Amino acid sequence: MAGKAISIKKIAHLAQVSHSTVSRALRNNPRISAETAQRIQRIAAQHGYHPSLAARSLVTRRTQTIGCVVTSIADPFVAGVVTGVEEVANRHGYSVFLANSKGDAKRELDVVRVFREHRVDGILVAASRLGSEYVPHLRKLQIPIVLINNLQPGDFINSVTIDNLEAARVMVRHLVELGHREIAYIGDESGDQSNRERLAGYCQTLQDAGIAMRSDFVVEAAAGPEGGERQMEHLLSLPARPSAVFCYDDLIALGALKAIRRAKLSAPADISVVGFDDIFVASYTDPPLTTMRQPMTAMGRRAMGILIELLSRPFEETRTENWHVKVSGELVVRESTARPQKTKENQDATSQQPTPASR
Amino acid sequence: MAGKAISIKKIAHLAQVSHSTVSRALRNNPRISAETAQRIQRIAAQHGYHPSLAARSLVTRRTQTIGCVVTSIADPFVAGVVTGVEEVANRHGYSVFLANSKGDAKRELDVVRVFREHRVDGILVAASRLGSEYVPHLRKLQIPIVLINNLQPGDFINSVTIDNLEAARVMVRHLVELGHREIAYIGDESGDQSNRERLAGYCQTLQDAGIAMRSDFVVEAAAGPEGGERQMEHLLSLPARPSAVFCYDDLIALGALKAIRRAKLSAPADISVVGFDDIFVASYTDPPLTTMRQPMTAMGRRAMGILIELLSRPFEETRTENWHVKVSGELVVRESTARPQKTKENQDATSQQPTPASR
DNA sequence: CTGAAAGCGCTTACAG
DNA sequence: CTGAAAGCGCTTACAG
Repeated sequence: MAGKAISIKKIAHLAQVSHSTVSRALRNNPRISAETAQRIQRIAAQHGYHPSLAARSLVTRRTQTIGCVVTSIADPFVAGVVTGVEEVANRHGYSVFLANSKGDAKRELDVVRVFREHRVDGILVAASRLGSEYVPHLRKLQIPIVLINNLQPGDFINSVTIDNLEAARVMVRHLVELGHREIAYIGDESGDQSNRERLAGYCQTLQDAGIAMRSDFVVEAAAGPEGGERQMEHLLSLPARPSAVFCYDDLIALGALKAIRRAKLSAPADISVVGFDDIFVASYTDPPLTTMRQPMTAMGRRAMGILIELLSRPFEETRTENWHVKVSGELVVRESTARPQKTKENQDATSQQPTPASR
Repeated sequence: MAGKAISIKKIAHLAQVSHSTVSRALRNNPRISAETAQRIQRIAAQHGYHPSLAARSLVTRRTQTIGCVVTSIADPFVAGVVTGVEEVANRHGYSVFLANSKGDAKRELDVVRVFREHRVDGILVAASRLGSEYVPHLRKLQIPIVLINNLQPGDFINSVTIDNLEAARVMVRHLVELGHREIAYIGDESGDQSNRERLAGYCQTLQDAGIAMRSDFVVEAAAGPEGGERQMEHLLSLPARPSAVFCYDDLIALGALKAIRRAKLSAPADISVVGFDDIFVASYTDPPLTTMRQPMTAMGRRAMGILIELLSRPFEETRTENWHVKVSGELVVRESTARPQKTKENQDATSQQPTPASR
């Protein structure tokens, strides 16, 4: 800030009034005469006066800031959410501190400390994954918290999520209806609650379809495309490989598609792949990805909206009332899914060329 | 902050010392006896004391915050940069306010105002584009500013960029060397300086190769894949369409690829496409994209590093010394580029199937 | 309608 | 080594 900023005191001096009057005039306090107010405002504008939010926050006990913690800003799901958060925050006069926890426990504690020292009014956790030990630390701050894409029980904890279980059922049912019976799940090893729910949806759907679960078809990947690539390689190396794969998210699906290409196989001819999220690239992959669309930006907006609502009321009143908002997703069928191959012995990994999707 | 936080005064009371002593003990001032310091620190820890940065900043005139303004957080280039920024900021005890200007003039002024009111110590502009009228507003804050991917002359303005002109030359030369002569450029209508430089590199390279510039081959797209899609459609509708396209960035290239597919044409068989940035999806597109890799996260780190350096010295001393750091990119050849087709009359938009890339 | 006073939570000369 | 005082830039009862 370079010590340049002008203060209320200076304006008071210039306007020949007390600094209390300046403060009131600037905040449009009705007790100040219109002309005095105008005069002061003009002077303030002329001299480029801008109130110090820090000074104000000391007395109002509100900083008009919120902390937004993400596990990776480079994750398009997260970026979509943060866009919505920022939009609503801004519209309501809040600024957002962005912190990247990277899922690293030490870093997470650091984030908590910094948010505390900055006295943020509330916290938003926009993570596609979330260390489960993390939330208790956040809770100590005794301010409202809204989780996006994960939920946890307890005071101050609110959430905005898609119905992960139902959404997973839709995805797996899509595969079953195409005729697949060898369906694998590539989960996210740090996906926490959302991963468990998607897994549960997968299991239930197989069960409903009378398909026996195979434990070797359920794997967990590290976050991001590379993780998906590794686990897909593993699945492809199985004696009897799956004919379809449900991925925890689009990033993992991207990696899976790459592994399939690398093995000289083709999606969906040899193996169908579905993702989750519908990040913007899902329609640009090779092949375009069938996925579950999450309204990411809307989720961010909604989460920030809840926070604002919570912040408008006395904290004690809101601490035990937990919001758990479910938004709905949408199956987007593109070209990474098709009926399974008829001939079981086509699995020669070198010769054949991709056949076009059956669509 | 819910008014819960404990203050130095409370600790002073508990420790039976003055609050000045507490302040010193907590900051490890050597003038405080080791045992008093320890005792106070223990008490502070027990009671979960955390200093108020707002209060501290009032006297130190440093907020330990920086403002980071982006045009779109959903742009993977920006996300990569912000990741690096956050990392270094955090390591040096700075917190980052994220603001999304959306390239909207009104919103930009708002961002300036908010940063000013929060008395941020410095500003980072991580934009793939930047309204050119914007920087002068920022400059009024009289704090160091570092631009990423754009540069502007003037006090307090520093930058970290790739050498756009040279990088553009590399990309276009790659196309020329493959044998292309009908090369188009899809620029970014709000790309400002970086767009102008890439365009200049394009022009120079054509000239060096003795290829006449065709003004109908130079178009400007709105940011993002949709913009690229529109402009590619336009180029494809030309009586004589180009055989290769250089895109301002990967996002535009993504849209271009989609338009090509939609026209039942194929890249690179019918038309070669190159992007810029090497965002993580570039290797997952259909076909995988040939592009210019920018070290996005490293650029973010570097920019924040410069800001920290600048903030460590008296402002007056740094105000006229401008850093303009160039980082180098790298041509990444994937599968979206190939030699042009021999037969000029293969342009029938319906019949033919893609032929594999000549690679 | 306006002002003087107190206070928010800190840091830092200035004394002792 | 420790404390009392002043001050950072605000807001807000309390007086008048």
